[in-house]
Amino acid sequence: MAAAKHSASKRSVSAQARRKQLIMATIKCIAQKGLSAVTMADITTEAGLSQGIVNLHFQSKEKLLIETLRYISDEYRSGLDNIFHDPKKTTAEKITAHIRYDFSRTIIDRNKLAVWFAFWGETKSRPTYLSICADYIADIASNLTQLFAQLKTEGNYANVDPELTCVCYTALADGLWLDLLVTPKGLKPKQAYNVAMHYLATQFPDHFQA
Amino acid sequence: MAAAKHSASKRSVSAQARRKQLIMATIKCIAQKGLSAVTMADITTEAGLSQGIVNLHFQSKEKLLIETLRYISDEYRSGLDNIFHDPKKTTAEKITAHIRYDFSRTIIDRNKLAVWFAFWGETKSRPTYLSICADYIADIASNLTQLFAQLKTEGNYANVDPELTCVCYTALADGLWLDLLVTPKGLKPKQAYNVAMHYLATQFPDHFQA
DNA sequence: TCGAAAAATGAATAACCATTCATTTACTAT
DNA sequence: ATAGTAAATGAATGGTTATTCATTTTTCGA
Repeated sequence: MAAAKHSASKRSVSAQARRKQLIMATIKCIAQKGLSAVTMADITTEAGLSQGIVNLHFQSKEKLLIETLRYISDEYRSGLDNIFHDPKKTTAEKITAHIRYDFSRTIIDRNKLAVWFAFWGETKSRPTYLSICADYIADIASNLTQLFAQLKTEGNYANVDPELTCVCYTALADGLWLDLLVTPKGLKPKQAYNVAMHYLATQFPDHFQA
Repeated sequence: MAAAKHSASKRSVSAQARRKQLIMATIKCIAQKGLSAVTMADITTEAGLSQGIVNLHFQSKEKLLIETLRYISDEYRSGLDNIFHDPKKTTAEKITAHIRYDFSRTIIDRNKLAVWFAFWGETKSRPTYLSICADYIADIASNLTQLFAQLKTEGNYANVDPELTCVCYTALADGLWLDLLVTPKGLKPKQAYNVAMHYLATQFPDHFQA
């Protein structure tokens, strides 16, 4: 599809594309059949490719699963990074953008949520899964805490504890995601966003509306 | 061990005990190896019994898993029921007791949390798992909303939306449980309790302290 | 256009695992 | 005590599935 200047680069792009294609198929299959039931055959069929293809590109099933988790993690992290480093946004705007992002189409896609929670459910027994996310979780928490600290100063919110607010918001978002995954008929994306805003409004009433 | 008056009752108690023994072993094994990797051999070995025992008492692996989820669900629900129907407690005391319970030893046991999230991670692909919990989730939400509504009246909290507060608290608790499971070194039980209290204090400042 | 090298295929393999059931063990009523 | 019944055992079975690799197809420089 995409043209490349030299042969080596074209091949490597193509290999990259194959890997992504397989990762996408994996996300869909985990959502459809569950992490404990997906087979290699499911994934390769979904991708429209042959049986042996995963081992060719990822060596093993386990490595494909790990790369799938990494893909989703990276996607989430990079979206937030763009917001944090946007020089045009004020502190309050960055926080608003963060929350909008947390409940945007890309993030609350139920297939991806299913993958998130499938892996969370296994972290206790497979620390590798956690280690993939540990760094970015710490980064995001650190950035968000910083934003809250700034807004506390800017808005003279004497009683706000930025770290506590960050822990609370993060846990709230996790819980809302779980709700969106398991009871999609109960909680709608917009409501989830409103709940998150409702909490922020309790901390920064002059900047956010419930 | 326990004496029984008649033979039939003794046998039946014994069968019950076997089932519970196997459920306990299942909880431990899911926590240790993950839902996607537990085998019947793991479970029977952990229980110190023979291979065929699960099929004898539960017919199949899937049924044992379902009973395990049901066991944990029932345990959680019955604990909350006792609180809701305690005639000696005021509304505020019931809410406090609910939160204390949510972050008590019994509930935040990491083995049990691992089981919870293992099943949540599979609900999209196995609606049966959700159907086991759906009723009790609705019950608990309804009870909690009612408590919040009562406290709103009793304490003249004009701005509180009981339903919103219930959704927010519930999601927050879910998120904190996830934190307790995956980053036990980061978030301690007492902190998690404090975070939950912090939120409630924003809604009912005259009744709860952050 | 052609040939070498990479990519992809899919049938065969070997490991794993839930379930079965013939046999053994434990219990209880007479 | 003993026969009869229920519970438990664990070796054997059959189905499933990740992985391998000999073969085929595609790509691309010369």
